[in-house]
Amino acid sequence: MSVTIKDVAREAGVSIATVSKILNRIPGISETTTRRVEEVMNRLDYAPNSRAASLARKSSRCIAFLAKLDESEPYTNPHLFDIMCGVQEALYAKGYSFMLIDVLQADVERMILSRSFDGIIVHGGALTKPIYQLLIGRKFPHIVIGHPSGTRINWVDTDNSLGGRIAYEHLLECGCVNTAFLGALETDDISNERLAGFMSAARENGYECRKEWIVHTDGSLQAGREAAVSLLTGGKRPQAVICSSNLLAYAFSLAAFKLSVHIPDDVQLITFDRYPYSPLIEPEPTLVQIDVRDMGRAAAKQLLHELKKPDLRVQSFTTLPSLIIGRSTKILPA
Amino acid sequence: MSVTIKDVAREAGVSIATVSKILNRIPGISETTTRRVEEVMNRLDYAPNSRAASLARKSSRCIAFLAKLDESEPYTNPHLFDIMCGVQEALYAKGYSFMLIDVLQADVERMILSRSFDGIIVHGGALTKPIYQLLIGRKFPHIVIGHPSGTRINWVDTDNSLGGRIAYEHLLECGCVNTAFLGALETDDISNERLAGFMSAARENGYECRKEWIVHTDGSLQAGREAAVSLLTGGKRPQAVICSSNLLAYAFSLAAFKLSVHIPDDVQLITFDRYPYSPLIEPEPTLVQIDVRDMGRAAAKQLLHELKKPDLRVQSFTTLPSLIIGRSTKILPA
DNA sequence: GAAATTGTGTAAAACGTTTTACTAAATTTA
DNA sequence: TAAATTTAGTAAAACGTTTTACACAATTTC
Repeated sequence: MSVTIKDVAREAGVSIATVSKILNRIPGISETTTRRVEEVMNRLDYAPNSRAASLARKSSRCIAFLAKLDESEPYTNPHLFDIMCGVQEALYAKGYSFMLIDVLQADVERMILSRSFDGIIVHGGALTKPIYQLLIGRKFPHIVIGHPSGTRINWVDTDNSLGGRIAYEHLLECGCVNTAFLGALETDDISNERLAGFMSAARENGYECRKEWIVHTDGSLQAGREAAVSLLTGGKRPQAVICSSNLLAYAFSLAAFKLSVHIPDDVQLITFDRYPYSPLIEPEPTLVQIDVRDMGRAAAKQLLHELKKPDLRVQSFTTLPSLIIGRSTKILPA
Repeated sequence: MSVTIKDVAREAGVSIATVSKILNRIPGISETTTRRVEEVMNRLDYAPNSRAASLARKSSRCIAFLAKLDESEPYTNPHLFDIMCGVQEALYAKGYSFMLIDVLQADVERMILSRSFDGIIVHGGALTKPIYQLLIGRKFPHIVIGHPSGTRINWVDTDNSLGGRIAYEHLLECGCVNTAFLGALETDDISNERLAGFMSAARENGYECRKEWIVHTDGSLQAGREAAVSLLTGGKRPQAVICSSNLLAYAFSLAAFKLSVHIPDDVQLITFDRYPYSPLIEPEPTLVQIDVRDMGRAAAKQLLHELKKPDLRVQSFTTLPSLIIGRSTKILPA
């Protein structure tokens, strides 16, 4: 059939242990033997059988990524794919493979028992209570992407609060003192963290945001437009608005256009995330960018690290958002 | 450590062969023995070690999905994630796992040699020449999603030409005889197939589309708007327009709004695909829906089928688009 | 009633690695 | 120079299944 370690050993006139040691870069084999064996491996087009290696080594070098893959997900959470790419990239770079599983479908417990993978990366949206208990109960190596409130579990997330602060501080540089916040539901953690960051930065600068300028919506286009209209027409108009999602920013830009309110001359706009809707916003918006791909990479690295030297403490950390300046804000000349 | 088939066999007072046969539903074991063994398996929380099973069975029950995962991809091809979900779903349902790999990163040949997976599903955008030659040369089980022109390889794709026909025929029902086509680059296969389907359906109905009503753009928002403006203002105005992507349809709807051309009263609009931009189009557009998730499922099923009974012939087939009627077209009263 | 068949189950050989414990030769140390 | 150490490599035992060939009893056939 296909060429095995035995064939290589025979052809090179050494034992299979020697070949294995060369494959795994285990010291103790001379330079000359190594070269001879490697030549044979190349000549025979040999690659070690990963299934056999997995069994012998008691590790599949495979990490599962658990997410909610139902129909609605790709567009309600456009970052999911990008996160996966980051995870995949970092895993491959370390010799691990990436297995995708669906929390709605998979019997995760059985997969853990059957040792299908060495660890699991859970997308926040897929962290159900049974999954949480399973990981904690079995002490199975894991990391969650997205901060799961009220749990003691390893996680990585972006610093949304810092994002809110960055947005506010940029607007200050643009001369905006009176800033509004257009957010999602009051139960939306991400939106709330961004708001909290903005508020605390504002407070440090001696500014208290008016109550009526903090607007919660259901995050939809329609609700965003309505909220934008009332922000722009009701009483005093804010100098700037921070939108907690790029759909809301898009909604805001539409409303502004219809009301002939010019961005950035009449009101400045800053939003979060580039995709999917920022490319449609006119003018090209200034935004706080969350590098979710990098977050995926960070999660993967952390999990592999944990696999190498297990640590009983709960590990968690954040990645940093960055500011991308577009034309919806205008820095004051110095 | 963890419980193995030996533990189950000992506890149940049978041989490991018996347990294995029960696990794999191989006939020849009595009802009573089966029940006894299954009770023990449950009691001990046993799940067969998938790594050992893979080795013994010479099959990993794992399929690779090969795609181009660079930064630009998720939004230039918003379907990729959805396709993956479909593939994952169908694979899991048949007891296979889903491994994601990146064509820009992975050494696919080495992975094949090391028998990391039993077959591969290639996203059209990742079918490079080396990959093509590798799969054909090694006769490795595969299927490509998206019709790769000029190759002899197994593939599944949606019937874009039929999509163009469906769009045209719907517009006929809406009383539109003079229909324009707003497409992407002349080198874009998908756009061209949709155009060809439209044209041939039109011809069958005795209508030849004016040359100036077939517009090729680079597919961008800006180009779409410009093309839309010239369609709407230059000479005779078409009764309807078919847009080959939902970004172009969005561009068209913006242009129409700015020119105070009302959809569907002044011009009717039909587009392809729902995401990501259709939800932003006003009014809610009539569209030809490509169920890409289903295409993923179909690809997975076909590959597993091929794995069971290899067939030397090249296999290829299409999935059907469907029409979703919105408010950008208006069926004539009967 | 002997021979053939059927129904249940087993022993043991794969599968192709990794890893442990060991050996023999070469080198260093005392 | 004998003893200790280092270097380079090996033999064989895992790893936990699947699968093949076979055994033995119970049943059926002639």
